Amino acid sequence: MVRIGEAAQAAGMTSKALRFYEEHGLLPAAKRTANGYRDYTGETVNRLDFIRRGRAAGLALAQIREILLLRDAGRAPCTHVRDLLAGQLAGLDAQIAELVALRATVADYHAVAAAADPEACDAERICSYL
Amino acid sequence: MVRIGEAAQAAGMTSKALRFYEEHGLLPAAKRTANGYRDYTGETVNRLDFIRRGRAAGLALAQIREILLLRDAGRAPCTHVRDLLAGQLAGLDAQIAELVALRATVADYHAVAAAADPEACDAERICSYL
DNA sequence: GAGCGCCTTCCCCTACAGTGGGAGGTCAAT
DNA sequence: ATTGACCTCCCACTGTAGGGGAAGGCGCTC
Repeated sequence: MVRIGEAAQAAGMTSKALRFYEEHGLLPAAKRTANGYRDYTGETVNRLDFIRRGRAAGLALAQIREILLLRDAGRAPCTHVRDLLAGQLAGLDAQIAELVALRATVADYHAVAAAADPEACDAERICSYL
Repeated sequence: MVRIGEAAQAAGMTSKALRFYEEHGLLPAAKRTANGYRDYTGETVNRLDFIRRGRAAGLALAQIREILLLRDAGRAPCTHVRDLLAGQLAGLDAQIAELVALRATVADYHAVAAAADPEACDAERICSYL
């Protein structure tokens, strides 16, 4: 028996977050013990780790939910699921490309800022490198 | 006399956004004409451009406000901006790394789905969420 | 003098990802 | 038997970056 606080702590989250994830379809409705407490398994903790990693990468919960639902279905062979996962991969690639482009822009700003003479920076005008 | 709509259009924003920026300390309270309309100067449009570029670099309004307040206080914000950009860059690098790792995980799911036998597809289990 | 387009303030609404707190139930230990 | 930790549900609230639309004022034109 793994209670909600225990599962939350194992995943580095709060109980509130787990209830929120269940409510929003990222976690299946947990089994309940006789007294109504949620009872989790080790698999749930893996799932929470995946969610945490997705969040850390900046994915929205809706995106993570999509991937998890596909993965849940992906245990069985289904061309439709395969295509949907391929779509998710393409989406992730697009998101990575967007971030890489933003990084290049910010790197340009930063390079100019790093090369600039701090003494030449004039408070009267806005820094020209942003 | 530059009215709010004109200034907004020049900066590629809406009037709502300008009032919001004023309310949140990114723009000083504008001078008013006799009828109470906000009256902006060319300097305001420069400031709006700066805000827009900061947003495009992924800075939060609170960060941009800090930069602008430093400048308004007569202190050259250059080193501060450089540090913010360096932090932004590090954050983007971390986010990209997480996303790339996650992509690899999803690619694994996809490989499993692609390797599975399509004939074994069970309509009761698969894609039931669709 | 009516209409149009812009402006003003005001308040509410959105999505996201939760957090906080209250009322009440449960469980193990003291 | 009572404390403290944990659990249940539910309602409200946070912060971000504004958007929607009402109710009314100003200026110009037809």
